[in-house]
Amino acid sequence: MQDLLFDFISKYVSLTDDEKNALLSLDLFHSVKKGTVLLKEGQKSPESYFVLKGCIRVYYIIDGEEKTTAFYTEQDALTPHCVINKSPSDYFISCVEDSILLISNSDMGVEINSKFPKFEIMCRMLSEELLAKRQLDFDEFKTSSPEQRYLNLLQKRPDLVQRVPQHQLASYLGIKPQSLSRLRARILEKKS
Amino acid sequence: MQDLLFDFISKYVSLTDDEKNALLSLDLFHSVKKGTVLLKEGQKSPESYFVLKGCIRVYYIIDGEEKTTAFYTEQDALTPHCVINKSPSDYFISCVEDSILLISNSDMGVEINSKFPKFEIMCRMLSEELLAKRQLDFDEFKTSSPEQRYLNLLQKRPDLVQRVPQHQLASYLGIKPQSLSRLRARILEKKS
DNA sequence: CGTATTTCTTAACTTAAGTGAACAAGTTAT
DNA sequence: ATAACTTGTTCACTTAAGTTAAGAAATACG
Repeated sequence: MQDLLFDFISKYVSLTDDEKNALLSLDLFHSVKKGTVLLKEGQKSPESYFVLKGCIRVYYIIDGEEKTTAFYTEQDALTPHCVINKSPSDYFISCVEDSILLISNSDMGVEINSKFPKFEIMCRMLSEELLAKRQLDFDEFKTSSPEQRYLNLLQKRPDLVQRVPQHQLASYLGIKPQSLSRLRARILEKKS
Repeated sequence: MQDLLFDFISKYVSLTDDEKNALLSLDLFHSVKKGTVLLKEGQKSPESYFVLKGCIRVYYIIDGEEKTTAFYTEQDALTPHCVINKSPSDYFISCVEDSILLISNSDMGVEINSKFPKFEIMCRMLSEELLAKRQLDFDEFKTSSPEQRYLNLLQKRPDLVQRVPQHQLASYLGIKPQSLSRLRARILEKKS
């Protein structure tokens, strides 16, 4: 499990054993049961997450309805808006499956970043990369229809379509569950 | 104009005069005429942009049609995907208005970041902030209808609706120009 | 200046998503 | 084991966006 973390980090910077130990001493690894709510709307949490195994989701409750906007799976990192902004969260985060997560709070981030400039560099590289990627995802979403978005998802994250409930997928695609059902039927129709 | 830059930076870190001069010696300031294309699809450019005055837009050409996905105005920073990724750009960037931009290439970034750790910290903070903000924008887009998105835009960036052509706004809202026209008429209808 | 081009709107028609309801299958809890 | 709840599908109907086309208004350009 630790190797997964260090393999990930090695894509950005190379760590000495001292630095690896400094990381491990922080007690970051946590097992989290399916259904656990990690962050609630209105809360001010200092926690960031990195998914080693499993899946967590971000969702809003709007007019009493759950709207899922993001899924984070293996090797995905998530620093919620409320951590950056020190403002109450607009959304919920919960575990879709039993998961193993790295959970760090912002104090730990500040401490380790000031002790090892290498981490600072890694964080900058990672944020820049994720920002550019997020923008591309957004662009793709804007420029395609719900049906195209679903087909795209089948290509890019086929696992998601399997491991996540359809009604959560639907709002992730910006539509209602009934529309997703219909759209899937339409696609099957076309193939035959 | 320089003050605009330093005011912006001061939100993240405080610079010494030496550091300010190091920045100024880089010859970052550029005037760019309306219509100028800063980046073309397929190009590998190392340039990042910061808008001091004016407006630039990101657009794709899909099936011969322009699809605008982002506008950057005063105090907005843009590092294109191709810079991060060192891969050919999927999109175009052009000037919507005569603009004054800061243009830096990635070599300069690397040099100044290694000379002044403060810049490294600022870049990390800025990327983290932009990433969290972009995610919120994306969430809002997913969870609302085209009409709600337009009304939201009127609230959040009323200037954009004025300074940018409607057909570019339309794809920014994820719809066709005709739909935007109709939607605007519908809103006026409701008000009366 | 006037012509060409771009931009915006309107309209009629088509297609697909939203809505509300019903139902079946699967899951959870008691 | 049964009831309650969750999940996914289907249907009929409504609403809104896509499409194609035409024309008006604004802007750019020779």
